[in-house]
Amino acid sequence: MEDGKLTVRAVERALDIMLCFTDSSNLSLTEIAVRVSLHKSTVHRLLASLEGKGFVVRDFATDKYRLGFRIWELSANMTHSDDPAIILLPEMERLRDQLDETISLYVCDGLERVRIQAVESNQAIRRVAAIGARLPLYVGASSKILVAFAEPQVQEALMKAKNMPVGLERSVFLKQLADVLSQGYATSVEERELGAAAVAVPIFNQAHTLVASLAVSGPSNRLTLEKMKEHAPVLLEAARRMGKMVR
Amino acid sequence: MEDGKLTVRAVERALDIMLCFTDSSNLSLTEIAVRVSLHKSTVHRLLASLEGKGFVVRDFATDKYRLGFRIWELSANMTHSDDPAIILLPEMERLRDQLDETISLYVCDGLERVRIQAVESNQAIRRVAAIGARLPLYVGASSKILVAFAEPQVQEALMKAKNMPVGLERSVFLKQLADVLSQGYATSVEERELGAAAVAVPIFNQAHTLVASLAVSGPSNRLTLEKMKEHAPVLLEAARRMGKMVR
DNA sequence: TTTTCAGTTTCATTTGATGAAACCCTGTTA
DNA sequence: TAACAGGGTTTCATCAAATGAAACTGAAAA
Repeated sequence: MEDGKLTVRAVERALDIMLCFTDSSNLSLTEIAVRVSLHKSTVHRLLASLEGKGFVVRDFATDKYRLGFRIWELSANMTHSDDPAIILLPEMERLRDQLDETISLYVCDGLERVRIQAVESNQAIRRVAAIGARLPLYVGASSKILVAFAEPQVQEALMKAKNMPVGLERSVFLKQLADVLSQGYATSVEERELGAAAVAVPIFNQAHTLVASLAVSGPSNRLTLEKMKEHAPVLLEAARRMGKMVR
Repeated sequence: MEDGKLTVRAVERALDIMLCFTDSSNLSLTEIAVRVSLHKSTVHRLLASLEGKGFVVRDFATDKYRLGFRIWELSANMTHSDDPAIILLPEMERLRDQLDETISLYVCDGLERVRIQAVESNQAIRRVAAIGARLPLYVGASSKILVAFAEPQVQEALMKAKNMPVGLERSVFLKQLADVLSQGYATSVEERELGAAAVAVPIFNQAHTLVASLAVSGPSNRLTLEKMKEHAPVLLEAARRMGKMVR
């Protein structure tokens, strides 16, 4: 054994099988075997165990497997820590691995935004993001998201506030917000910090209220406008999935 | 091996551990070990595997385990068969085992109710309940539930219908419905069938609309009024949990 | 201080998980 | 029609890996 981790291999393999279903909801035995790099017979046995306990079920018609009612049952009984910073971390890590850029999560707090969670890219040149950092709500992609999709009273409070930067015209700001609303995501290039760019999207909960802003950020020479356009749909899809996890 | 089932013991044990959390959301290592009848060290290793994959997490303060975000994540991505008859079956089986009486699930269909799911008690004398049976909406505990908590238009349609039994005064029926609404559950003793009694409660989905009626039924000499009063809170709690599972 | 109790780690034992290969289907090609 | 292909299923010899007793740790209670 002696791998340092005191775990049970068979169990980890079974759990890996379950995790396959985050990508596609219906998988055949051999498809799963390929994904987890195990032999058919091994996967078959593990699936039999999962099926016996109701963690996966098989579609009689297609013989494909999908997640079982037990997952649903367990999740219904979960008193899930409703802290998005905890809930969304694994999704953010996945996104970071996919895009290989720093991923941040912001919420509004008064007339500022707070970075409540962040996972950094592994690249040598990367956006470094401190969790807990407080930033202004006037500049940056996430600011636009948090303001554009906010309740009207939040927007008004912000407009009334005195600390609006001198260079920023109210009308320009409003135009930016309108653009964000229409395209569904926001970008920023060297707005707040030299050499930095970002794309941000809103995360809505099941009740369709704004929960947070999810952003990918990196050096502006790597995170070009084209790259940002590419990333936007990925971010939006991730945000959609994350929205299901928070309330 | 030769037990007929081609399964992996370690995996089944790990899944049993997860199922412990349907009863209580926070459990210590030894509590779990007792529940699954395994040695501490075995449970510890299995939990380490589950924890490593995020299926359980431990509360730093209390050192107790609870279900992890992965469950939530998986369930969010599930395209769950929204058929209550399938979803709620395991909960119904659990309830049957707890109360040792027949459990039925009814939905309204027009001016009738349909038993869309049932699990029978194991006792020799028991309520036999055929799945798919259609019953009138005038008598029986589940009828009262399905009518009392229904949308107003359903109630009106029922009142207008001509096939109301002769012996049943409209005013009496209305009084019954009011009682059901006030106490939250309905009972019936030998209303529809001689020697049979039942308690029924409503199942509401997350949107607080009536989905089905959940009933426990048995011989009236065993399912006495006192027993029914005892069962009611159990049923209500079960229905509350079931409501989270359907939409 | 000692005791107790929960969690953790070690380790010898051997069970029981493993994967190659064979087998069984059902649908498809020759 | 037979041969083939491609999925799922079962068998089985092998030995890696899961097991549980016991020892260990550390913190809290007596």
